[in-house]
Amino acid sequence: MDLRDGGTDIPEANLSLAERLFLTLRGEIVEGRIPAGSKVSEPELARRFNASRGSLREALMRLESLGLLERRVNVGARVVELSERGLLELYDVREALEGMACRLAALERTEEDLVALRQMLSRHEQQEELQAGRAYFQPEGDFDFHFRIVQASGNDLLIDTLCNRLYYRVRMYRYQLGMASPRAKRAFREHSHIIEAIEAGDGKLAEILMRRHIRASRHNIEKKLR
Amino acid sequence: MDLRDGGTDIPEANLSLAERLFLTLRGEIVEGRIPAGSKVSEPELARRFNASRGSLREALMRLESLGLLERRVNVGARVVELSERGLLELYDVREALEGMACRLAALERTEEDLVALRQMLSRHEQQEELQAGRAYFQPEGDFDFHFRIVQASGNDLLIDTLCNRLYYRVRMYRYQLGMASPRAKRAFREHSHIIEAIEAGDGKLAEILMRRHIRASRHNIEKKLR
DNA sequence: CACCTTTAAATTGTCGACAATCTTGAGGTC
DNA sequence: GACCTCAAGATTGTCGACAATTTAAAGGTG
Repeated sequence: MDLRDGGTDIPEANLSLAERLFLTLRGEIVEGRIPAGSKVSEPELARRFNASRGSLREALMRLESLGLLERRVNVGARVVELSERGLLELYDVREALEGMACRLAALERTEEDLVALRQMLSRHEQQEELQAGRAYFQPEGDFDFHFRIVQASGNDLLIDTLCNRLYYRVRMYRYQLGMASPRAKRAFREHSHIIEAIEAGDGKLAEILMRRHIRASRHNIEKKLR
Repeated sequence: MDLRDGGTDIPEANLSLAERLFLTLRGEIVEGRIPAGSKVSEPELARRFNASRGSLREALMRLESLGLLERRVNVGARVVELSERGLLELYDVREALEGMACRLAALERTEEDLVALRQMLSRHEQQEELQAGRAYFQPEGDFDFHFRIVQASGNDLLIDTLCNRLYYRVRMYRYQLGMASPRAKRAFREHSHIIEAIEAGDGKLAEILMRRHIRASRHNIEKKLR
């Protein structure tokens, strides 16, 4: 693969080479093609993508700031290790941040936000009825839901922290520990109630429901892990 | 100034040059010596520190990932702009995250954490009595308080997000908009109550008190700003 | 005078090479 | 056999130079 001439499919052109490398590598790490905990060699990747080490280093540094890589001076970079503890920590942080996002969304949401949320919900409903018990609407559907609510909060710092930082770690855990939860039907009802609270402009309730939603998901994982 | 041979006072040696540049520049941005909103030129800074552009670029990218710099492809980097909106957004995120940190600290704190918190509190009490109404214990004292509670939460992701990411922005606002609040005496009482809740292991109360504490500070700022 | 075009200067992006540091494995010592 | 020493190899850190792009100013046109 050669990313130098925008000849690849995933990352659009007009970005810098370093940025395309960053996007490509991020995908491979999230999906586990570059395994968690493995060492990342600069010369090796540079050869693989026909890029210079400089551009590659820039990509690696962005991955580090995403929390997907750990770099140590004069030693090199490793893909972050996945652990039960790390996953649970992620849930606590999400509970706090998405709870706040939900409260703000209930207060700040525009009419377009509401339209989009309702459309998304009915789309998920159809999808869920179709797939009956198989409950595989989660991977994208659940993501959609949380993503859109955060966007509706209108707080750019919150949006950046969740959508550009934490969610890639969330996706990494989902891909690699395969968290296709069997909570689909129940999760859908919870989503539905949360959106109702946002429509009603009830920030306190919206926050409580979102926090409960995330905590239920966390408990579900905890049960599975033992 | 020449950072190449560790000859400077602030950043210790045995770090890479890029990291020393990062630490130095971070300080200058936080304290406003490099003004908010100003353009940052790579060749200029490289000359100033007798470093290559490569090492400097690495420092700039870390600053970008801290949210202190904004970089645009083929255009360059600017120091982030300070705005009323940005400050209020910061308070909302802190309310969510530090509230959670406080809850977790109440549940997870070690005996050493409690000793350190009590010591800190009595130190602040003495300091405050000394300085009577002048109320300047804030800049370091308030920082100490929030910092230590976050540490006691035991959640590494939370600690990293707050202490290595958001707090530099907080300090930047404090330095440059001079937020030496006149809430000193009241803030001290609030700190005291929060630590009591943590000692008692009452997570819910600790979270409520911390969120109220931060929101009060936010309201205080809002009042000042108009 | 406003506006577009063009050209030169400066800045950013990318690269390959050299120096400093770490890792690995062989060999020796107790 | 366990442990230390010390080289060879590989990897990371740093640098200066060239190419691509943007910015600015100069000049022309309506």
